[in-house]
Amino acid sequence: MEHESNEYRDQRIQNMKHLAEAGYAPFGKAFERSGRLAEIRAEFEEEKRVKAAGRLITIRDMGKSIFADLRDGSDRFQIYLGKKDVGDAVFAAFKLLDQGDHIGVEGVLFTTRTGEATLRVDQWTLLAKALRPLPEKWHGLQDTEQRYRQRYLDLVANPDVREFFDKRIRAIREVRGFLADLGFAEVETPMIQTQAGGAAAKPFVTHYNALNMDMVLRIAPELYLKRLLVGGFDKVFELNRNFRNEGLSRTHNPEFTMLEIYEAYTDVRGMKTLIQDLILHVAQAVRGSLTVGSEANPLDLTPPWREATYAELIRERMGGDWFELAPEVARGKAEAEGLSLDPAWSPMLVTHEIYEKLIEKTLRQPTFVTRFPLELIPLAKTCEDDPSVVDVFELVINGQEVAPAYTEQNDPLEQRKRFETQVGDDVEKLDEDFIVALEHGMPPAGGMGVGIDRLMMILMGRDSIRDAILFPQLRSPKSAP
RNA sequence: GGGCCGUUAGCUCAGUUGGCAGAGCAGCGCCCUUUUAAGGCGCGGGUCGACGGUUCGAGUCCGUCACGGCUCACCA
Repeated sequence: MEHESNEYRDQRIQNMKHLAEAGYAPFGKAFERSGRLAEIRAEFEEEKRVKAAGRLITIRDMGKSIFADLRDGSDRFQIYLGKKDVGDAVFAAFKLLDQGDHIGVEGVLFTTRTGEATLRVDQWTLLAKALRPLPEKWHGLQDTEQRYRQRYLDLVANPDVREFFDKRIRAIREVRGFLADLGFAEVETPMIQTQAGGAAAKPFVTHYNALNMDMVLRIAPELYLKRLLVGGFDKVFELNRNFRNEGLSRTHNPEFTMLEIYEAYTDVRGMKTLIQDLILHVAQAVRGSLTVGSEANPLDLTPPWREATYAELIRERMGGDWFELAPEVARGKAEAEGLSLDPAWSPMLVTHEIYEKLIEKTLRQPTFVTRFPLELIPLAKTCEDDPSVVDVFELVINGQEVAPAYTEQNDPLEQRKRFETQVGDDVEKLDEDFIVALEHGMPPAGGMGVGIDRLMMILMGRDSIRDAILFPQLRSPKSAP
């Protein structure tokens, strides 16, 4: 709130005014430092003269001497001010500083009696006055709402949060490097589209004034990436945001980061080795181990990963005769398991409900689930030995679907038919331009999508997608306190 | 959207059967030249999420709303 005032803020503004009177401009300019705090620590030498900058996080005032901790994006470092070293005026001005202020300091390095590397300051300058206090030093910031709405405070107060996002940044860089090393080209395709395709989800609708037409934010880049396969990009990927107009939950944010990969002249089996290598590589990079997840809930990613067909998993759970049961008998058995079933559902949808509700969440160790019913997946090719199932896998880890991969459908006539007979509520609208592209000849290809936010949750052992996204969606914007 | 739980000082949290609003950290004042959760003495700080109701009296009981968390539905 703009006009809100409180004791803390008033006192800090007073301190700022007094500092200004003493010649310390409250919002300073660029400050040339010897290096980041981590570099200063790494290159520590007794009596070496250095310049450092950072935010004051704790101040231990002992009368004629002051110890304080400075923090920047790399490390924390202790500084020391002695009244005799700097003189009365400079020392008195330093006492007007508050926790959270950014300062630049210059002095020489030494080691304290207790062995801590410390900078003995002889000059300092104010770089930015903080007019509001930072969260408390012991417990950090716990209020979940404030943590998400004012993520900057969360990042300052809770080191594990900063560490998570550092790991996420690292993981994304590793994904890009890994794919680039294999010869994949990273591309960007439209996020504002005339028609949402490539997945079954409701889009966000927006309006393009210049053309006076409604458009949608993409729900998936798939149909554009396949156009690029037609255009000759035979190893291509996109790592960027998708938007889906659905509810919020522990595992859903309306905008989320998706990696989609397409490779010509291979199929779903090529995707299997690719995703396994990719995830193992990223796990090693961010966790330094193939044991990931949390301490309470560790996951071992050591290959080989289990592979099971959809039908095998169903039979394992519901009995070997499941697919021979009369529809009403099967329905009764599913209801006996506690499922509530829509009367309109076909036996295939009843079976799928069992997969989603009873089976998927029990697959903790990495599992490739293969051979899904044709009706569920319109963009994949059928298996050569059984036209009722498609040649796909869904990689499930910790009960979550991490990566679906397909042997991509490249027959334009079959693709049109499949769009037209797709089951379910969110039938994809027929994208004529996409069919035209296929009619020009798309090479056989394997394709795959990886939800990056969810992959990070699994690797780092977080239960909520809000902890994997810097600024997750919340209900309504509220001004800062 | 439904169900359950939560919202008390800047932050983290107590608050009993309905009977004067509490602690730690942070802040302010004084002391203190190698501290590091610095320490010692003292002081200030509250629309108890919002609105309404019951009651002599409500942080506490009831209703409505807002926001958050979990969960169900939708979905990846």
